[in-house]
Amino acid sequence: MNAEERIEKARERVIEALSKNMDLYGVTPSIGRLYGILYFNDGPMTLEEMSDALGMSKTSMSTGVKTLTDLKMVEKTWKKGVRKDLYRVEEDWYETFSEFFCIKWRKGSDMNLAAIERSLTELQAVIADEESSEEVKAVAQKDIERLQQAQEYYHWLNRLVDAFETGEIFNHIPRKE
Amino acid sequence: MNAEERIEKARERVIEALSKNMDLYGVTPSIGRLYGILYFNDGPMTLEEMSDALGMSKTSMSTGVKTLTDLKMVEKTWKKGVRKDLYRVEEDWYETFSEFFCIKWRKGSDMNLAAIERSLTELQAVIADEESSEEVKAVAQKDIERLQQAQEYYHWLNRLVDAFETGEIFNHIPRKE
DNA sequence: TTATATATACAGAAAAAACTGTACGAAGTG
DNA sequence: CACTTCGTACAGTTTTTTCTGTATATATAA
Repeated sequence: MNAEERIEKARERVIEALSKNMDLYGVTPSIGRLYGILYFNDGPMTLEEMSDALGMSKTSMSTGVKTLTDLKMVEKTWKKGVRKDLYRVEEDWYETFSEFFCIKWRKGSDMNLAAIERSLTELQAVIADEESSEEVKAVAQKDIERLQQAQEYYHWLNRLVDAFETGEIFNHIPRKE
Repeated sequence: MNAEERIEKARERVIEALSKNMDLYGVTPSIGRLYGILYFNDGPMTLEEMSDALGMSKTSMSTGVKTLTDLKMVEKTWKKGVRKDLYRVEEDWYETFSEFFCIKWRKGSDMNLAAIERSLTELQAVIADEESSEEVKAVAQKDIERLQQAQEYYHWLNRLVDAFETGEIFNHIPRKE
């Protein structure tokens, strides 16, 4: 095996591992490999180059790159004189990690907190209602306690996200040992 | 709308929000709703009760509950005199959160680090090889640098996982404000 | 042990997602 | 302007996943 092939194989191994673990980011192995190709490529790539490299349609590259861009893992760049769109990976993986989980966690947190708050209000109304029986009130009370616990958890999650967004997390868990 | 219905609706809203956000945990909305049902139920449930509550087959409940158990979100319990398997949610969401992400992150980290280490060794061999041209060596060198950066990142991720596993994270981001 | 209840393996049906090729609109060029 | 090139919307196809019903294995009680 010559040197070029050995390098290629070394890349292939890492790309394969990468793409297998990208499901953590909710990304299919195909898109994972796309990311891997972009990761090892010197400089940005066009949709056509990706298409050639992976043997997949340009349409798939377009949607794949869109997914990765939405996840802030890839960004569009621009080079003078080049008409085609160019894309490159966000090289800072700490940033990629934070961006991804912050977006997801914050979204989940917001949605669930909103639902919880509305439901808490309603349950409190049930308890305040003169017509509610004692049994019903007890059920409502139990749900309220459950939801308050959940609320506390989501507030914690929000603070965790804050720590990632501000970079404060790196004071606690430093980048280098 | 009577009180029971209002409570039911309050639960429904939260379950819906929960299940929509469970894709973060790589779980389908169906299984998310199953989790929600278990979450609000007082005491553990049998497969049959889940089946009735969701209007889905018992087979689906069996596989769904297995998924949730693997994720440590649900656990099997036992009650004297009850022959059926009983399941209940892990109530501590901090624990659920940590368990899930630690398992996933650690797995990804291990796999990728293993691939990276093997490839690094190979690339170093390419550089050491007398027969390699200067251009090839430069490419290998560039890849080595990339992989070393990745390695550093994964070491950080491992330390982050450690902080969750030991509970040290709660010293930095306390559960209550 | 037998009778009975319970959970899961498996095959097939239904639903969802991934992927492709074509077509069309937008953007750049002469 | 006309002409070319590029990216993506869309429809259709293939692949994968989800879900169900049946059949079988396992466990419990008498």
